[in-house]
Amino acid sequence: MLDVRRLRLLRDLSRLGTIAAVAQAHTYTASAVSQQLSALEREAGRPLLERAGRGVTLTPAGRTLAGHADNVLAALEEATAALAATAAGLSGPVRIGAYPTAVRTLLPAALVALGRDHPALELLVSEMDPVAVPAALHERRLDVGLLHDYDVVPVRPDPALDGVPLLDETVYLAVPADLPASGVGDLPDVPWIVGSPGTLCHTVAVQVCRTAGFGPRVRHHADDFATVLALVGAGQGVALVPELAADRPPAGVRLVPLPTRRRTRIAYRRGAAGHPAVAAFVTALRDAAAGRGRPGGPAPARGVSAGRRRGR
Amino acid sequence: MLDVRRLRLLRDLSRLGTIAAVAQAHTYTASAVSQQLSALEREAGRPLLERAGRGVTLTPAGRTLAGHADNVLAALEEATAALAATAAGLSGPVRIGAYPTAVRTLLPAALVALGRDHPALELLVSEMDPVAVPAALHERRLDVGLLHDYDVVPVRPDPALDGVPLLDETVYLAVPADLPASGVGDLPDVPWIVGSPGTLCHTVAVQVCRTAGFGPRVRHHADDFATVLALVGAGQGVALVPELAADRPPAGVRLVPLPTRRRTRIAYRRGAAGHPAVAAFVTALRDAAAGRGRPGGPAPARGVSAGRRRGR
DNA sequence: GCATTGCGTAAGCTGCGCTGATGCTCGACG
DNA sequence: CGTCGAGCATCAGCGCAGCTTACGCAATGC
Repeated sequence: MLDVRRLRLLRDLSRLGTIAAVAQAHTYTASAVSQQLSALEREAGRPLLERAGRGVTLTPAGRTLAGHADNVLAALEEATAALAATAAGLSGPVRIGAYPTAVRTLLPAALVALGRDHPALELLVSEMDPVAVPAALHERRLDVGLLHDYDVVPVRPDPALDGVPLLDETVYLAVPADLPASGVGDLPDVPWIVGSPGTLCHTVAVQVCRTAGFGPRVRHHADDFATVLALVGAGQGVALVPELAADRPPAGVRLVPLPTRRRTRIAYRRGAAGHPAVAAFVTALRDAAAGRGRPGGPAPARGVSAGRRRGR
Repeated sequence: MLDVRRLRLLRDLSRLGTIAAVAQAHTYTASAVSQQLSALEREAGRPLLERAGRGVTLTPAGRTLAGHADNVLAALEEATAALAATAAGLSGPVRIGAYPTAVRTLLPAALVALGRDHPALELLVSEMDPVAVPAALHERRLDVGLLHDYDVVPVRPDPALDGVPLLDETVYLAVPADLPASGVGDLPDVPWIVGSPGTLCHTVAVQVCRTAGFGPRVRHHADDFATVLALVGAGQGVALVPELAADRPPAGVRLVPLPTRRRTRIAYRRGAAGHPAVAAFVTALRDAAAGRGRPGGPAPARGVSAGRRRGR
């Protein structure tokens, strides 16, 4: 019988690409990971990875097995969810990762409602950029997290994660009120205020400008949208601001709706949809988001719409 | 993350009932199993079993977890099946468990066909009573096996096993030619020839007589149907004989068809339907059985009709 | 050219998980 | 009612799986 811990390493290798990265994610040494993967190859009876330059690549058999490892881990996740569902009430820690704007706007109401209905729940919120959420979910530092899905930045869905839509927002171009502009293309030489390099906001801003035919002239880096809007109001440049953060723009800022949309999803490890605490959080947050933006879709029956996907 | 080896122990405990039996099935000591199950309880964070008299019983949480353990193990089985499917041709051992009559009648043709089409396959047949097949599949001493499903002997389906129908046979009452009888009820005081105690044949014969209103007067025990028919021909008594074994009854034997039917299934561990060697065996055996008895049902697309069942 | 990154192997150590021994409780049986 | 055996839990002890550290090698970047 294949060892599940080793399958998990293989799965993470297929996600992260290098043995060193897998080792870091598991707080192991690279040597340990290498040894365990060798042992997995012995169990499998055929090579699963091969050296490619400095690193390694998965063989077709390795990719197949990594895909099925997701199914096994999802089944394990379902088992723990079912186990938690046998408890009398909801209790224990729920680690939540969300981007700052959501923490400010959506989460408070949801946390209040959850704390009222399930006082034994221990709700732990971590502000973090959406790009960091998948890794944190994989490494079990989070139980649920908020992800963004911009149509301008294609993300291939992670087969180990699952989720439900939360928001579908308009993205605005925030410009100083005296600046005439009806779209991104009108402002090829204007200074931009974008997120810190590496954040999703940064990537999106650059990508939106690229598709408009220019690279943005970046003047300021700021991740908090209140700050961003203040800078725009001060005539320091233009910026992209999602609907959720553009609630009450300061004086001197004009918001131009763009065709680009920002979709937010609540994500969790595949198989965790049936976990009562996760399900409770999902409904609470969707309730809190009702009315804000467009609802992202119908509320799913608990743990049903999130069916287990099959391996390749 | 729950330990899968421990989940397997829990699953086997729910199947076998006692820790001692689980230990025997795994060739462990009872002490080891007890310790591992305690560790699983620590992982689960709640009691999974409780002492009941001399033995133990699963708590509701334990039963839930045992049910999901089946899903996890099935996903693992699918992974190994997918891994085997990446190999170039079919090879390796296939351990087959079948009842004697099938070994004599159905298997030879299937083995010849498989050996011809896949010479690298190592086909290992073990004659065994159907009642022993589920345990042998669980303990990985077999890869596929033949099961019986008499309508008079209810068997609850094993959630860890899967399978496809193979045969649907008439069961005959074999009587000496000079004995007038049109059914079991006509012969309350006649001596019977039945299988050895503990075999399914024995159970079925006793049960058929019970429903006819009497306990059979057992004179002989014989498991080979050729022997049984010879004894009947010698006027030693009557017996139940399935269609497959009643091909050419010896002189002096009359076969009275009964309403009872015997259904044969090809069984394997859940998740193994996609294993290429298992799938090849299934098709080969169904081909060999075509025409014999009634076909048990439509041939399923490989590994599809045998979908994964969900936990409770 | 050298430094860096990534992987594999060898050696050593630690703790998990097994066995064996012991004691307990419960049920069967005379 | 006392005895025996079955079944389970706990403890001590030990071996090995699996980790870390150290080292060597190949490929890449400057």
